[in-house]
Amino acid sequence: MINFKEDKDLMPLNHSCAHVMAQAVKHLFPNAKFWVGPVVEEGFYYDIDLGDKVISEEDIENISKEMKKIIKDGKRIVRHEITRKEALDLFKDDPYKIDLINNMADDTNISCYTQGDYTDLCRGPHVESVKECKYFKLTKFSGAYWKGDSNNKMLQRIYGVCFRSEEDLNNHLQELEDAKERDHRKIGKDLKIYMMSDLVGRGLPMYLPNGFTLWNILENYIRDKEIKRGYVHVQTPPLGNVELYKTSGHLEHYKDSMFPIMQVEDEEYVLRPMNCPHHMVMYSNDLHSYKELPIRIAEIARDCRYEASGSLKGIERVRTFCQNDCHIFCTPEQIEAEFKGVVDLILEVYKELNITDYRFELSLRDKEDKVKYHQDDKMWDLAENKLREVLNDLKIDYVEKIGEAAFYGPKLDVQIKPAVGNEVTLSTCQLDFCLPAKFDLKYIDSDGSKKTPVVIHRAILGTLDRFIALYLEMTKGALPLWLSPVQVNILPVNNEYHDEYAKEIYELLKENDIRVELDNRDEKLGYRLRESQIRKIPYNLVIGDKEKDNNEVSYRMYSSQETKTLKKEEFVKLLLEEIKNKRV
RNA sequence: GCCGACUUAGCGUAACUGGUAGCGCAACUGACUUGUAAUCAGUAGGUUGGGGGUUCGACUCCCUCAGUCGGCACCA
Repeated sequence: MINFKEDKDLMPLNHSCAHVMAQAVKHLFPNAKFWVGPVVEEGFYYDIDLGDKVISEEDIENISKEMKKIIKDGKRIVRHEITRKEALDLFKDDPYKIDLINNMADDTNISCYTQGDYTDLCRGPHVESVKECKYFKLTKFSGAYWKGDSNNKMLQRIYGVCFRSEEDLNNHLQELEDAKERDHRKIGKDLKIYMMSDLVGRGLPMYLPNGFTLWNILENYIRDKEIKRGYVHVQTPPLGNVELYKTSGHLEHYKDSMFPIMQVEDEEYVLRPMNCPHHMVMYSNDLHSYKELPIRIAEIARDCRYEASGSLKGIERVRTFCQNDCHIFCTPEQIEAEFKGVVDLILEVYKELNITDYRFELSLRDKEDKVKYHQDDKMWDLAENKLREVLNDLKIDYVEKIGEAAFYGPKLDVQIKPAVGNEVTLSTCQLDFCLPAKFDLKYIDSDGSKKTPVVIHRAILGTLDRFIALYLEMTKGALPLWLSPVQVNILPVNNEYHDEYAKEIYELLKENDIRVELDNRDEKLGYRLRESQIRKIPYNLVIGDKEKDNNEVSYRMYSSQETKTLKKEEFVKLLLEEIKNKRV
């Protein structure tokens, strides 16, 4: 998928197209006031104040038509630099532009671009002429808060894309269509992975047999891996006394994201939005020596968060989910090794699952911000530097995000782009200097003194829910053999003659813990095979005379046209080998 | 939560400016007995998301609630 912002040619082209769109809007709605019209990854947009007017589908068509007129007219786009005073005068009727000008640094060269009867405050760059914007499409429109602040007025935002040729434009629009086919909400429905019900409640997914099979395999996979690395797994309740969250500070900080407090007899409970407090309490169940650290308390843990209704999305963003969570309690000296271990685990899992399209973000504090962040410069510097060092040692590409850290410490996130919509966090690893102190956690150091451990919060598969969503999209629902809910489908050619042998194969595979189905329905082979392909079952066995007589199976793999034949024992061996190797 | 669009059978969809719902797949029944992506015929399935209103008459217009989708905001 093209990144318009990064593309040297398409960036100015789309920027100019945004101006053409603004010009068209100005022609149709003379009272329109304009905020900003930048190029973003997915194309361009413009935020416009149309007073009480709300953009409709019909308006979009009319704006498109007007844009075509402007483009046909073919005016040149001319740059001129002006003084601040001239700028303020030129845009005196547009409070949004005045706001922009007033917020510019004193030494800014203020520039404008003019095309025919339209002039916009803009730093550029632009293409030579509006003629070049011929192949465009207005893709979507919606409300958008001024300056991205929900307390501000909602402006009208129109998105579009612009290309050099009709072919490029059509290809891009086709890609957007294809992405919808890959959307986990569609795949999840088609392959019967999960369901939602109004009666149960929004954002509360229910995993169907196929989905729960996948879920269980993933859960076992990651748990086994963690145990091998010295994690201990526990189970704690999905709710807790309100005092727990008062102690942790969550009730104060995150109340808006929590389901409301429940009164039970004379106590108050809340559904937990995260598991840290439970694990903190569990740590304090024992007195710990420095010799025991690090202690890695892990849990596939259910959480409930009151997510805003508008943010829910399939199983990617839900109101209850299971985190692949762990809290590592360690000494400050161990941060580096533990952090490295987590990154290493992330990379190992991604490699095995063939996850390739992701990026690392290292979120650091904004040193100027004395309010948001926990104040302990020494600790922050130590931690931030160590995280950086580890990433550099491992030769990992990452971007630093200043001011994006949690208030309690820096973090590393792995960001992934879903089929549709904004980038989301898959894995995360966060240092925490605050919570251990709030729970008064201690360990006895080598000199006999009591010290407070550091905590690392980390999640590799993030939440199982979101992971399944993203993984379905990456694989288009064609899961690797070891993760497929149904691994083998057996299709006897003729039920009367071949059913017995087919059942024999079925039992053989069952004995070897292969997830197998026998489709001996009274339907044509082609019909059953078609359905099997649509269900994306990895192996289809066709069992007829030839196979029966020779103790063989003929198989065809999903998305392959080729048929191969093997002795049945050989086939079992092949499957077990492929499952063991987690081959994708 | 905010702005907008949408909601017709299990799924996918049709019904011009209002004249009491069609189709395909799936399901069920029967026939066919099949060698690598759809055999044929028949049957059943709907208070058109819920509620209210306008009208002689509402899938269609209005109000309201719920949900879905596209953005915005949020995302420890």
